[in-house]
Amino acid sequence: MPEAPPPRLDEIDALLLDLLQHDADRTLHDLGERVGLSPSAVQRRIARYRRDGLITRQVAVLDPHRLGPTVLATVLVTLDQESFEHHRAFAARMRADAQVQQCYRVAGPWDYVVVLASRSMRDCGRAGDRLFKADDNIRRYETLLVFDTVKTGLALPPPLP
Amino acid sequence: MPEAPPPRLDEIDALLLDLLQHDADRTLHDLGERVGLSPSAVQRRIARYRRDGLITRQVAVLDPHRLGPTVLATVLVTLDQESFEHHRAFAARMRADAQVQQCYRVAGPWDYVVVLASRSMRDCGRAGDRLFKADDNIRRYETLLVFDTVKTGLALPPPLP
DNA sequence: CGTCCGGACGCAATAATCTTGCATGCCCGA
DNA sequence: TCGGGCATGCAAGATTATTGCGTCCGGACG
Repeated sequence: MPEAPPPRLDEIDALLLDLLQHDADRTLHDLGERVGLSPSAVQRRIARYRRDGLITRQVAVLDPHRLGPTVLATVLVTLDQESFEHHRAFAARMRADAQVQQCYRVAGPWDYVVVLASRSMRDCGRAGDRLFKADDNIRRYETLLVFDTVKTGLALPPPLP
Repeated sequence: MPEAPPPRLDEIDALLLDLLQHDADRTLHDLGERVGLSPSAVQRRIARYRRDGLITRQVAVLDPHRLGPTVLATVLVTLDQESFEHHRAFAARMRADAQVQQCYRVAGPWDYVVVLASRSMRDCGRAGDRLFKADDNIRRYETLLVFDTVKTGLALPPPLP
């Protein structure tokens, strides 16, 4: 079991991680200046975050509407049969689909919240059909079309001290 | 008005952007090999994406549960007064709060979908109080606690050819 | 049909950044 | 008080990114 206890982080770690979560292509020199460390010390800390699996990857964030027409939607989904196997199959399908940006299994009357990214309204409808309508194990789903993205990102709040 | 028309992209651009969206710290050499270009050609394309605002930033993605105990939730929110000013104020508050990871304004009976990240269940409750309960312009909100993250990321599907 | 021009390319030199070996200093436990 | 482990800064050394230059298309125009 590779489930190591979360490594403990000092204040500099919190600072560094916060910086990296918002802008990961600063130089080690720049980062070092901001947190009061030398570039090599910063480099070693970051290497440790990677080893520990704390930083899983680094990604480029695109502006959806610069890429062309874009339609975002959040979809609330309730499965019919709740068996383990059905859940597994549903999750696998979400993971495999390029238009599914995020998918969370949630508590309450809805089973899943899905964030869908499409290139047109029509494309969005077809994604919904493909992902939810074609699946006869889905009891109900509701599509909430996104008018406006107020805030986006994957940043996590700093650990409680 | 800095709203230039979306620059047109060839197949190599689509490939590159897809690679960068999923793993942005490959070397130019590596990227070049995968798309069949020299490192410098890749570099110039990426520089152009940045200039055009297509790539807005590069971020490190953290594993929530490696950082310590983590509670995620999606919150559905309906405002009371729908005035422009009330919406602006709400949006500003979402953007300013570190525990709000994402916030979308949506169509339908709900006005907003909010993704909340907290360090404990208690913390989550307090965030909900702070963000939604203390605001007397919120008619109703519903918190969907996240059991499991099936898929995460901010990747967009490739443009239609 | 020929020429010109803009844009993208590869290569190679240069510049910037990252990585690592080493010696030092600090904190903690014996 | 005396180690041992660990993080640090500094200074090479290695990798990677950037840029200047000459070339090669492909379209516009004479």
